[in-house]
Amino acid sequence: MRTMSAKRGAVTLEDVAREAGVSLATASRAINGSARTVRPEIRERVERAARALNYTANAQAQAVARGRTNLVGLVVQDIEDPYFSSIAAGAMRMAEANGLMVSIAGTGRRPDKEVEYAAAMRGLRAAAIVIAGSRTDDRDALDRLGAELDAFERSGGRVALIGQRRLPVDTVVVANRAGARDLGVRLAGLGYRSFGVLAGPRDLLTAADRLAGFTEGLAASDVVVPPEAVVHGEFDRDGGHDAMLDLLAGRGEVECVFAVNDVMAVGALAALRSRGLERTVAVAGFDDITTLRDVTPALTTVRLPLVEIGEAALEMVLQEPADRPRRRLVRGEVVLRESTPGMRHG
Amino acid sequence: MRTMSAKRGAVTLEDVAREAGVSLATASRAINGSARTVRPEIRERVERAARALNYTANAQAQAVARGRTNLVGLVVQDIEDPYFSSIAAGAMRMAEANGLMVSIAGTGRRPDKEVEYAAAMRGLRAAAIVIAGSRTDDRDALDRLGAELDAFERSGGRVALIGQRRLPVDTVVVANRAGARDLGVRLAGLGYRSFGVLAGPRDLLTAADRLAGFTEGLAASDVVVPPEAVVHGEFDRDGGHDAMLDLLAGRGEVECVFAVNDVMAVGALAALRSRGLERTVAVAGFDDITTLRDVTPALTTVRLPLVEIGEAALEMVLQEPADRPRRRLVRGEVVLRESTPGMRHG
DNA sequence: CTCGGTCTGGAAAGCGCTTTCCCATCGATC
DNA sequence: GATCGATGGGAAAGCGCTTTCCAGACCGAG
Repeated sequence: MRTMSAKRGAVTLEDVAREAGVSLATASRAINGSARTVRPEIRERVERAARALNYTANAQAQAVARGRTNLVGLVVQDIEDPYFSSIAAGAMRMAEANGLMVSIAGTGRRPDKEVEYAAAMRGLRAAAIVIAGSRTDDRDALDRLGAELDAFERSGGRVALIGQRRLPVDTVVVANRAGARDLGVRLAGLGYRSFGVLAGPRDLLTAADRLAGFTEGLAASDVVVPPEAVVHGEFDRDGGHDAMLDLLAGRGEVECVFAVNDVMAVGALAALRSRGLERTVAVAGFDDITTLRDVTPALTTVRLPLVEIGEAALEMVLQEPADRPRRRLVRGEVVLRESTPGMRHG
Repeated sequence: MRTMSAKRGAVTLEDVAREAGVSLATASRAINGSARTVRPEIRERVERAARALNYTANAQAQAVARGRTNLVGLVVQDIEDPYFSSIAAGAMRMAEANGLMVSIAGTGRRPDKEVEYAAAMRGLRAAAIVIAGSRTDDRDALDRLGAELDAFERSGGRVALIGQRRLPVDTVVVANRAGARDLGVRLAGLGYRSFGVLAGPRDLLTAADRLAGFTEGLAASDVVVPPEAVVHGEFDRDGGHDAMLDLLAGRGEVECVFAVNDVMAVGALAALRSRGLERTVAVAGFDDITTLRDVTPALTTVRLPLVEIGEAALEMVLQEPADRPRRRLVRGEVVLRESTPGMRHG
């Protein structure tokens, strides 16, 4: 015979209090925790009533009464992209371990969406917001995002970015440039001298950093990538595929191709395969996406600890804000595999 | 000179009302929508004030006042698994198109977590909850989930499941069995007669259905899979890899192996490659994971429209509840590729 | 003019909680 | 035996909104 406050259809704390024969205040203290203690016998009575009525506290009401929530917003570009889903997995794991809920939004690479979603999170009074996404060099969009994040922090929320250090907030900085530089050094060390780069979108900072780092790494061995061997395109599989074909059409004779991420590298491999060149032209990627570790030939790449990056970002927002934005640097590690067997010197 | 209700640090509707020189009620009607109209001139004044103060409505407070939220909970097993991240992408897209926020949780295949999260969603008074995850045959866990979902629906929320029709709620039913049956028929048609199956975990319904369907399909051509050629293991890449090695150790002579999902199939391919058998033993998977479309040899599989499945589930919860649970059947389509070139009859 | 009706703004009553007061009780203290 | 400090229960005041309900203004009809 469960008495429900028929109006809304959900069991409220008042129902529980009535059932247990105590006041609202006592019920609240017994069930949802408080500094104040409650006599064990009464606590037990309340808990039993709650169980009998299958009560669950209205988190919204708690949030509005307490002035804070246990929600953290995570913004990624595309959850289908394994790069982001790994980061999300790390963030979610860390969130769960700390009793937080994660709300995820995908921006589909539209910077405005980031701002929009950050505003929504401010509306939800989220405890924190984590934004994983390559910044573009669109100064306007960046300013708007900065303003919104500022408002978010002023209203008591915590913010962390994943990617590059572009705004004065806590950031997990991914050493794209250094990783790509290392890769360039190693590939030059394998004897390659003629390179192409599938460089991704021009305005994507991550892509630009990787390109820059790579050419630096090669420069250490006096290898230069001629401008016409740098092909821009989309940041995804098809972008890699098409850019590879473009490159082949332009200058057929490169020994090694660097795609600025693994997904593009796989597209490039497919393109090479369609031309029968998969064992002729070496290919390297970036990220070391788990799902792609079994492609053939196994992909040389720069391993990024994506799950840890997600965890690290969440750790940052769990900490009290520092007076100055924190930076946490994450480096990648070059992994040489079959896709770059090295030049037999001739 | 922005006056803020200093206490909480966030701009409230009251601040806006004061700034605009109107009542709280009017401000609410002007900004956050209402059946009632507001004189355009006043509305404009309120909107300007809101903009000046950079006001964002407290969604929690709105939720508690209105008695509903625009939050939908999505439960997946592992967001890193491309199967689930594609479903999530579809669900998120559809949610965004309808002004809903998505909160995602990963269960890591622990059925209890599903219940726990559903309860949390009830606490958040989420508008809906979508659960994507292979049910296990654990009757107890299923009952608990059923009870919780029931409570959730009674409190006014909507529920949809993705997978198999196991509970009396709206469900996007994935035709695992039929898809696997079709695959069996086609593979038998290619001339294979001796099969192995990498069958995944024993208690996972999805895996069991696919196994059952596959053997049915083969049976149509009077091919039987001997029990010792069915190897159980984990549902992931390593599970496929290890199961393949086990199978090879047990009975080396199978012509074709069916792994109950693509990720396992890739693991199996890796295992075969390590034995130099990648062109000797045919391999088929299930799902047609996007990221895996470029593995070599290209994988024969059953294509599942994962993104659409996610969208469909969200569509279901957007509709008014029907008197009887809805079912929406999604079939897979066999895609034959190089990994099953067919037997040259000898 | 007066009367019902339509607009539109404001006061106030919620929504379901938490938390501050207030007060009764009780054992310990002098 | 009066006093004091804990202890723990309840009433009520919020939290930031939405949504009644009420009242004044304005309109055309009679």
